[in-house]
Amino acid sequence: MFRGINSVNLDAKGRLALPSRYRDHLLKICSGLLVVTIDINHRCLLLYPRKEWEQIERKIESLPSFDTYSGRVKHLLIGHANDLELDKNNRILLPQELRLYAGLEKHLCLIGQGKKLEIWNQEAWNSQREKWFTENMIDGDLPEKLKTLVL
Amino acid sequence: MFRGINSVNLDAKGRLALPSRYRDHLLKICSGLLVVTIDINHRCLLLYPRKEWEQIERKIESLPSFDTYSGRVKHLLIGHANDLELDKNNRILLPQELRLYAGLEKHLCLIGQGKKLEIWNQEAWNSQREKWFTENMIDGDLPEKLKTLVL
DNA sequence: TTTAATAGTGGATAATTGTGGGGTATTTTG
DNA sequence: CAAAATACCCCACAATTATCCACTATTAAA
Repeated sequence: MFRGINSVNLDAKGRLALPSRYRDHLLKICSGLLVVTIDINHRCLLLYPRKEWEQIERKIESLPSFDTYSGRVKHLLIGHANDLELDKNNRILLPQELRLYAGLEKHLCLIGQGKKLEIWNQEAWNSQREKWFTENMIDGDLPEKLKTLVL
Repeated sequence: MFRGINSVNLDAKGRLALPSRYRDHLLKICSGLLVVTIDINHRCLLLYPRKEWEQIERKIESLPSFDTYSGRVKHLLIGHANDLELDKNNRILLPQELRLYAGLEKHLCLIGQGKKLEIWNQEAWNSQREKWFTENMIDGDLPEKLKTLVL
């Protein structure tokens, strides 16, 4: 499970060193094989252990071919998914295409989100976070599961 | 499984070099034998490993003969299907007919979509993608499977 | 405080891949 | 049937990418 925030730097070649605490875990569960893709709802990237991703991919693939929205989700998620592998120094190389999409420059945030890690431009993350704090949730819009959630 | 985007160039002879990461996989599962046809929903081409295509073709063929849409799908998909083979440099030669249909010029995108690859004119892909990003999905129109998808 | 160990960063080299072109064969067209 | 256009196979160079190694900074330990 991935938890917590880390700020990390991209080097000049677009390489990103993962926090070392994730290292052993990743080697164990996926031999350092990963997949990045884009997040559809925010301008950030999602990083999955290969095996986790494959489960999700199977679900996405089985969506009906002639449904508009399903086609869109397929295109965006699978179409932007890239296989990655940890190098000897515990780094991954993010494809330029995806770096552009998420506006990644030097300073990034890694946000642990359970099965996956999110990769944000640091400033984008900060302002999104502020937004979430200031915007109120409207009761009527909450799905049942959330309404009944006990923290 | 095919994933991710690659931008590639058609050379002056209409040849397209496949990303090398697909090479071994293709040689293994279909000895470099492929099929291209057109996509009905978008102005792009679909590239299948021969064996995958044959399964799909069987499904298409079994569609009811007297249904208008089924007949159309048969005509378009099977009618435009072309056998291709990888050359020694991992390239394929796209039939002119199909190049015209998809408006392929020099700059293309290859979009991995699971069992198949899509071949787009680069600009066409970019604008389609932008459209997908900016248009919102309407909650009521989502199919059940998509509503419950957990990423 | 000094030393050791680990993590983070940058860069050089080697290997691979993309690209163009030459020459021959084959098909199409006038 | 001739001539042109297209397809096919091969090789070679150029550019990019991956791999490896070395240095620096930071943290932990003695």
